[in-house]
Order: sequence, then structure tokens, then C-alpha cells
Amino acid sequence: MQSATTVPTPLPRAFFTGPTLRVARTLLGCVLCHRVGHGIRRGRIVEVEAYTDDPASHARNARRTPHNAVMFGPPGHAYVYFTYGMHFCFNIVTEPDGKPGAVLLRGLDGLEHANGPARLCRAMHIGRVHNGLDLTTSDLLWVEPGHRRRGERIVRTTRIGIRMAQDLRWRFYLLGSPGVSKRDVTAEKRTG
DNA sequence: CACACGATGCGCT
DNA sequence: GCGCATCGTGTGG
Repeated sequence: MQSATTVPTPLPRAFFTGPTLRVARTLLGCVLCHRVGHGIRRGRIVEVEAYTDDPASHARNARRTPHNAVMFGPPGHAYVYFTYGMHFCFNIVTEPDGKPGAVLLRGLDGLEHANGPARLCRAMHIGRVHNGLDLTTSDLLWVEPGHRRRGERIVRTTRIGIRMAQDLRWRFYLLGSPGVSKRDVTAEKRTG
């Protein structure tokens, strides 16, 4: 049990510098933290997707634009974008500086209505102002180490809501977690 | 400058 | 399963 006055212990930059797929898997079980008002809002990460310079990514063709520039920057920063005229999505930048990569957070446990990337942002009060924020040095928004429970399995399946590269199984979630936005029963059987 | 459309979610059929 | 809200961005004329 942690006291309310505990100083943040954010995951260090080295955690996010690795290959996007590995960082994505490793983020499962970690805890996203945001100071909101007088308290800290926390959610356990239970569903993620990896994006690099693949055809479904905002950094497709490794093409850098003002909009996706954060994805090319140093790891451990927040990449927040606005979509469908009303929703925000929250990513964490991966890979060494100069190489594009990010992990989209799609589901949290421990909060109501934090399943799905847009609802996650609403539940965590994350928005446009957080784009580019360094999560490894900020005392406002950060990620803390977590753990997977004994026997807790990772399901590996395809990403959601994209048209390109639908064959890639770059979505990962924790089996049985209520914060998962969309289950894949077939993939769960493969998991065992 | 016009326009198509999206890493979504909600309500209705 | 389908339509739609609502707007920033990329692309093409």
C-alpha cells in the first residue's frame, strides 16, 4: 500500500527506448498516473497497440509532418492526437530519438469507463495540452512500474479501427481484464 | 482552396 | 450492423 504523499517513481527513459512491440507488451500491468485536482488518478494498463512506421501508423512511410513529429522524437514522451472531431487518443513514444514509434493505450483497469482509447483519455483527463509532455520527468503525468499477477496471460491479436496492415497482430491485452475494449476469443484460445 | 476521412463511441435498427 | 457527430490534417486541383 502506498501513502498519498509518495513521490512519483516514473518509469525511466530506458524503459521506452526499446523496440515498440516489446515496450507495448511490457507496459501491460504498469500504472498510468495523472495529478488531477488534489489527488492522483491512476489506472492499470491492460490493453495496448504498437505503431511504428507501418502502413496504419501516423508515421507511415517514415514521413514526418508537424502533426506526427512527436512520434519521431525522444522516447517517453506523450503523443496525444485529436480525431473524429471529438476524441483524444493517448500514446507513449518509443524507439530511439529519430526513429518513429508509439504505443497506443486502449484500456485501463481501476477506473470507470476507461475501456477504449477515447474513453481512456476522458477518464484520465488527458487532452491536447499533454501532447509532447515528457512522462519520465513530469510530476503531472507519468507511468509507474507494475506487475502481472501470477498466471495472468497476455493475449496477442490484431489492431482495431484501422484499414491498412490488418494482418499484423500488434495489439496486446491482459486476459480477463474488465478494461479491455474488445476481446478476441479466437486469440484467447491460442493463448491457452 | 476544396474535400475526403480518420488508431472512436453512441444510439438506433 | 449501420449512420453519424465534428474538426484537424493531408492531399490534390
